Amino acid sequence: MENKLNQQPKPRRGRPPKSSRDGSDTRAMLIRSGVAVLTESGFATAGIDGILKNVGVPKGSFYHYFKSKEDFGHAVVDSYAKYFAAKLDKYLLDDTVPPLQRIMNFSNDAKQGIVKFEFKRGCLVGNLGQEIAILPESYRLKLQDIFIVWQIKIENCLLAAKQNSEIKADVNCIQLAEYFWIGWEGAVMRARLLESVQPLDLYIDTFVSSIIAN
Amino acid sequence: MENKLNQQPKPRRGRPPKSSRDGSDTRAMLIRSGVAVLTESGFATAGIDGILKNVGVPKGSFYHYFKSKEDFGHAVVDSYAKYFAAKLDKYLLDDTVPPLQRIMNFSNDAKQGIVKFEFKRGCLVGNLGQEIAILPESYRLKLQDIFIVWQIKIENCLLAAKQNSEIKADVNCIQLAEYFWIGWEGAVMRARLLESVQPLDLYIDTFVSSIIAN
DNA sequence: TTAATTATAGACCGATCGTCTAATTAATTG
DNA sequence: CAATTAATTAGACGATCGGTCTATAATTAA
Repeated sequence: MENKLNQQPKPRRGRPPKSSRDGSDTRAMLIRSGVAVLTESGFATAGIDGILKNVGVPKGSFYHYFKSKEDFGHAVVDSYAKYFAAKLDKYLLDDTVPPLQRIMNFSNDAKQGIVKFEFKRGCLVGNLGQEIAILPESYRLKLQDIFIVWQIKIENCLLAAKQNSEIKADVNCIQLAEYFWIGWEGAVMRARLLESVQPLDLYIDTFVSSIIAN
Repeated sequence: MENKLNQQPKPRRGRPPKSSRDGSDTRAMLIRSGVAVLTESGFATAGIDGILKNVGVPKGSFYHYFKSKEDFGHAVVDSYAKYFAAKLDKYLLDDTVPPLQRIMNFSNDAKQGIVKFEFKRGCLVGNLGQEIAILPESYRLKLQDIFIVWQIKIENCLLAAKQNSEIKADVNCIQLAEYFWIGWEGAVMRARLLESVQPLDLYIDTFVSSIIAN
């Protein structure tokens, strides 16, 4: 009776599975192209062909690496969430800077990104959230979870600001962190509409000055 | 030399326009269906066929009343903006109620609407704003103008609240009115994502309590 | 009636959508 | 080398899209 947990005593014939051999470059390229396209256009209107053309990969390869467009979208969102969480940590955990200033620094970085792409790209999570009614149901929980992660990072920063007496002692940091991201997505949308970072400035300034200690 | 302002001395030959003949206006039905569909799905992913099916109108009629989908979209947005402005006036100009309470009343009305449609429909202007990068350029100015109209209505209400000493004397009502709509759109988006009005409650409560006089 | 105009009806087109199957290429063993 | 197996590519496929088109029904003046 064979034990499946034992590795094969003799190597199998034929080409070995990929995992041991390749960094899977094509797949990563597709995801990067997907982030770019979906950040600009959302999920539903994004075409596979456009995503492929950006990186010169034929269509047949797409359905080798992803079993469906929906599956691909999840990989794109995961990649974006990972990238964004790292960016948040970079600024919000920077203890060489006062907590409130960290939030401003994050905002400035985001502003630069929006300008860099000429207001054509927004927040991927915001884009998909807006079209949630026509998205596969599998996206809802995922987007909710991402906002929770972001929210906790801001919450911790606000708590640090409170401990630092930068902000009023009576603010509810949990609620305020949720409020922050609610408004942030609106500000990104408006900035794209106006093709100006002014809404982002207005948003951050108003948000911060509504909580600073006097 | 004929004066264009003079009506035709003799009635024109042929079938007269429908408006003078029939109460059930096909064009209006198409627009109403368009509001429903675009409020749920946005512009790009909305199909003409789906809009027609809702009201049992054949495709041939669509391109009789509208010269293109883009043209139709403008009519839909105009209709929505008119409807929404009337709703805002209904609440924000109600001088039987203190100014800040008027804003809360508007918010409650909006909340009911979102619940009524089971979180499937959002704000048409917000939906189209999110996809502005892939929309015909003609939409950008139109959406911007609509936000300006809404903003002025809130601004006037905030000014009344200030005069009433409901809110702090040092608030910038213009900036705050813009800030209000920036965050509002984010709150609507999040409510649809969570399928809960909690984000709208959180948003309004936090906004109001950040400006009330102490 | 006939002429003129509005409105309905839906077939049709090229483009594009997501998906799938077959063929090719690459990697490994005997 | 040949055989075998997996990875990847290539493009066909049917469905659907927005948009156009021609035909015809409906309505009214002449």
